[in-house]
Amino acid sequence: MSIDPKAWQTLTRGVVEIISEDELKAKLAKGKPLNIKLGVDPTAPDIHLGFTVVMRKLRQFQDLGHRVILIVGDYTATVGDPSGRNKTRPILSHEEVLRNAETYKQQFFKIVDPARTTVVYNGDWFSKMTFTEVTKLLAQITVAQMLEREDFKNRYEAGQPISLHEFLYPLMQGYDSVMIEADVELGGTDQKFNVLRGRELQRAIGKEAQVGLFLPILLGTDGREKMSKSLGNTIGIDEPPQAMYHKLYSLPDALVESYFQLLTDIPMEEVRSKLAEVAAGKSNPNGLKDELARNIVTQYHGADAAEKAAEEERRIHSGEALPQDIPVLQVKAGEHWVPALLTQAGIVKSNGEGRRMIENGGVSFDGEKLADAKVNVQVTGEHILRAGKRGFVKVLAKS
RNA sequence: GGGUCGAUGCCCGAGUGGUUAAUGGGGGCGGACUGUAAAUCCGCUGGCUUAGCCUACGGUGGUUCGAACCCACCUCGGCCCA
Repeated sequence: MSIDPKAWQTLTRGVVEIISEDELKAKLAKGKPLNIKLGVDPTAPDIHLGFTVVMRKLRQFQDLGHRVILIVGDYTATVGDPSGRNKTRPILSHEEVLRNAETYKQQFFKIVDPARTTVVYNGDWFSKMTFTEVTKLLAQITVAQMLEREDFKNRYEAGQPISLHEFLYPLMQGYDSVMIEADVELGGTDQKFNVLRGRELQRAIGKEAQVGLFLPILLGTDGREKMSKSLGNTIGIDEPPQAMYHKLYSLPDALVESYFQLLTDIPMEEVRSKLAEVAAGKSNPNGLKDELARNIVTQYHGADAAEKAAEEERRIHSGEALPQDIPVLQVKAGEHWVPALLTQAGIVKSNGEGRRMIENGGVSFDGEKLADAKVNVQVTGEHILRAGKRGFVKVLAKS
């Protein structure tokens, strides 16, 4: 059986590396549903667009008739994946992991089809392993091989601690592949080392090795580092449409192409020709970013929400007009110290920060810029307090 | 177990008895500019209605008029030796 070229194009869209391509073709050519593996450690409950790159790929496999096996790493999460890390991850309790796993699944199935997915917990096998079996597993790899790994090497050379249990992680992930008989394992490029361990372990027991399919690491909104919660450069899939739209719309220019490629199904020829127009100075990148933002917001919130978010964005940036749905802060009529109002509204974390913001000229009350942090304002009816670009609050006098 | 070095604000990193809430960089935030951005420039970046007070330099005690800085013990980490 030959492989449909269109299907192949879909499956390889955005893919950085396949180990190996021939093996994948051979597996696909069997014409049988393949086991597509994704392992997750629900260390943080919120899924952001960075994770969706891989999830979208899973979905594409599903749409071609394959089945997804989601491994919830309830055991591995207690070890902590050292991939790309420069320090030891904090170890989570088992209960925390299970709790996170629930919210995780909920979000996961916004993209992946639950009907074609099997969810398993790797604690099912790891909790039953004997020490002898663990030792055997450890015998599969040498210290030198471990230290060859980029992130371990860096940490080791930088004099950063590496706990021994972190060496266990790649082997555990590989063992997962053995247990579920994975045909293909998906992951970011940072997963290469771990995925390759799966191939070795499968071969070691005489089974067909899984194929590793690697996707790029999505950069975060700062345009510099990978999207990650700890760097605060994420776009969460549960974020309100407005926030999502805004972040995508103000994306650094350099990221636009990769976001289209990894997060949408829009044909790349189309995207590239538009990018060429922008590069030639024939059009403004706003249009493209608007299209990107609408497309992605639509995926998670629907077309209406996307339309509204786009309008809202325009309203705010066109100048005078205010956004709809400004949070309301009710206070007693009379004199109020602005920094305290800002703190109460949750726009700033402390009165001191609010004071500074005023001194920096970032705060206005009813459209009038405040110059002095000491002066109070009179609240008589309804007022608009604005701090910074996006901090709006409607101050309402309590009657 | 022995030796040795180290732990400073969101991060990195200066400071080694007295205007030190603590140089500098990164990041973040605000302002100008702009295409929403980027780049650039300016300002801010512990808390408190602030000429002042409080909290802070791994922890606990101590020395001293006075400590991030000196001493003791403890905790954690790197390296070398076993």
